[in-house]
Amino acid sequence: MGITKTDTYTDQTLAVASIFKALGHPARIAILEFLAKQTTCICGEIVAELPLSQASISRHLVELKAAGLIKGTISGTSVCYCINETHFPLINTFIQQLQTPTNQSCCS
Amino acid sequence: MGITKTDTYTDQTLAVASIFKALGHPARIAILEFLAKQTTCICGEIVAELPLSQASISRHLVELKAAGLIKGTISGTSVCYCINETHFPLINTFIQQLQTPTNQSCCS
DNA sequence: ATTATTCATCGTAATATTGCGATATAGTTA
DNA sequence: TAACTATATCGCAATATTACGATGAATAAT
Repeated sequence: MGITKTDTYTDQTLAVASIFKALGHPARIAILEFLAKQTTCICGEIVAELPLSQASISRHLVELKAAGLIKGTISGTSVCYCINETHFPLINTFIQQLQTPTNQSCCS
Repeated sequence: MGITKTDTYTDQTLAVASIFKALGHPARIAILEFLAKQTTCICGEIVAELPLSQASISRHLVELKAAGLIKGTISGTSVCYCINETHFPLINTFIQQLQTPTNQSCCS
């Protein structure tokens, strides 16, 4: 049905999944990689960098912002978008959780 | 168009995005969390654990396997699915890449 | 005030994802 | 061999995502 049964998962599971979902598109990965290289970051520069229209970039930025992966502040005519590291610990913790020693023994 | 311009991104960007994409669904997160708790892991147990049909679980498992996040070996009638840590360093490296000190100064 | 610039939003079309029932496949057991 | 069990795959329907052009909103510049 294309719908996701969000009711029956824990909040933690849903939170982690939504962050990863936001990261699950090459354009958004490229945007983050670009932002990581910059000190000041403006949407226009991203449009020049990526093979997408301004409208599409803007939508991806909205998604990244909604996921809490970037933050943006208006500065004059342009907007300064930057990486928001808030949720990084959540990602790291999740990955670490999967690296339990018990799993090493299986499926070898 | 719902299509993604994969041509113009680097292989690295596409690889990272596809891994995150596979992680971008609560059912798949829940599956991985469940696998992390087990020493031996069989598909049937996952079906009992999650609020999805066997067919849906199987599809998610295929996706996780295609992304290289799990590995499965046939053991008799059932299949042993386990976490594959191969790509974890890629994820960690990506997150670390985003944590450059230069970004701290921006958008504060 | 008008024009330019920059980014956000809307509307639309195309494709992808998700979920399930039904069915297929493969190994086990009687 | 036939029935049983466990997982994979197919086909369909519903929803989500992606992309773009066009347009809107807000600030800056002339």
